[in-house]
Amino acid sequence: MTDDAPRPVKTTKTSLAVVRTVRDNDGATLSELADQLEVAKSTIHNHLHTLVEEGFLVREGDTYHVGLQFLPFGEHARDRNPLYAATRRRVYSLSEKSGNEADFIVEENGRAYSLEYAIGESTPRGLSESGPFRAGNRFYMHNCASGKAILASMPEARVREIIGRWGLPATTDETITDEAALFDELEAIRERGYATNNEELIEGYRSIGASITSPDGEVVGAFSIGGPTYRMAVDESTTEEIGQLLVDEIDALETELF
Amino acid sequence: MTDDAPRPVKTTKTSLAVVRTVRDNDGATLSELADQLEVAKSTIHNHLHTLVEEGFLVREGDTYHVGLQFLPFGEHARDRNPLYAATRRRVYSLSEKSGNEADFIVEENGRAYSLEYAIGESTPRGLSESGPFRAGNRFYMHNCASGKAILASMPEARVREIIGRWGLPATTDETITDEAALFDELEAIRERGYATNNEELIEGYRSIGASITSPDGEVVGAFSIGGPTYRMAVDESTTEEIGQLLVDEIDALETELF
DNA sequence: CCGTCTATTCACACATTTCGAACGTAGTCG
DNA sequence: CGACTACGTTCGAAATGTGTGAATAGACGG
Repeated sequence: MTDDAPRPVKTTKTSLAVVRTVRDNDGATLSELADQLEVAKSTIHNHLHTLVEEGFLVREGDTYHVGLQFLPFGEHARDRNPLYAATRRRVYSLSEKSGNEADFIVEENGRAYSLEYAIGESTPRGLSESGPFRAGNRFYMHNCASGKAILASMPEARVREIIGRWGLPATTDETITDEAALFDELEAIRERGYATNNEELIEGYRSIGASITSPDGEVVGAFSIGGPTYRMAVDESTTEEIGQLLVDEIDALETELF
Repeated sequence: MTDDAPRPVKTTKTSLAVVRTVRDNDGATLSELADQLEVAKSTIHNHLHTLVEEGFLVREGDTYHVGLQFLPFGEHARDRNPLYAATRRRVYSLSEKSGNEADFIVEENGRAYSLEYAIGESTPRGLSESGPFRAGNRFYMHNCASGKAILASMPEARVREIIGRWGLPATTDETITDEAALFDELEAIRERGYATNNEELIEGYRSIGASITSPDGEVVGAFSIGGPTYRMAVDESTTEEIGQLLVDEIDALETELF
């Protein structure tokens, strides 16, 4: 992560760091924040009060939590995506058909965001806390199936821009960290029609993703299906079957929309 | 809205004002923001770059939009609510049974937030852009049915705290702006078991809400059903019918949970 | 009742943000 | 075709406002 803001606003960054830390800790006290962020308690104190006043944090006793004020902004950002409404039901459908987790991913600013996520039959988002996935989550592009599928459908210049901006950080031993290896992989994805992720994001998790492109050839998102390794067999036929499921769903979507 | 932050962080407030303005305008350019917020363009410029770098804004050409980075925080805040998972399906159910809009509302920091919203049969959140409602929206407590239902179930001291903090701003001619009148209304709600909102929030919109309380008597949220005046008859029997629908659903919920 | 946690307040000092003017770059109209 | 306007961007200079650390206040438990 390279910072390129011209004359950046350090104070705002501090405030955002506070909020991020509160979320990462799932609630934090003033002292905890001062410790972790290594700034004076009085500084944290001021930021906390300001953020509470604005509704972006809530105070419960002496513990601060992420405030619901994020929700209208998050929903606004999500609803802005023209595909969100049309893809939602298909995410549920993919999850049911495959018996695994499914999600709809879009790229923004070189990162992959999950706009909708479903697991199992009638168990939509929020009901299961298992796994690292959940609507709204943000991933790197290079170590998740959807992200790689999207990269594979992008002009090379854009891919270079993204990996220049965010690098290729490893989260497991399997993560692709070499630029040349990544480009080889993207080529393979283009030939195959879908991308795979074998424990490249987290150990014990495997997934398959395929990208959605608009009529003018621009990639606009991706679906992926994934689950624990014991449920997602690694053999060729299972992979092909799920890959085909995705490709079919995307064909249907593209027919519906375009 | 009174500000009570001790030594507030003005820079953070400016950044947040930028984001808020971007959302209100549904996208804004640097110059527009400088105009509306009355600060120097160079200042806005710095804030914009910082916020983009952090993912809370996205740049599309020269227009800035709310970024998807809000989503993980919003979802986190929502998922923290212990009732969210259990109430979701009931919101859809209420919408189907009534043929109107339904939502689940909680109070935070003296404001009412809609955690889930549904309209019509199989048309969950996001698919309909009609009306002012949408998951994540924030309201005042005194001019929406759910908010009044929640206030009616709160200790009086808490109610006074909230109206002291946020006042009783009017959004229509019907909005209750008098403190004594509000307390009379809350008393009536307690007797009736549910709250009504006859064009107090927006003209042409009517709704009915009832609060959910935990076994220890604390109010934890509210359901409401609403719609345009031409669909929501004002007569006593219709009102009573919908009120009963809400009360029954809440009984079932409380039995399920507690 | 004291010790040890919290959060909070305050005055000072310096770093940061803010400003405005000047620059670069499109795009448009005469 | 060239001047004009509108926009984003850069820069140095100035002062505002943020950050600090020590001192205060309150809560809790031994």
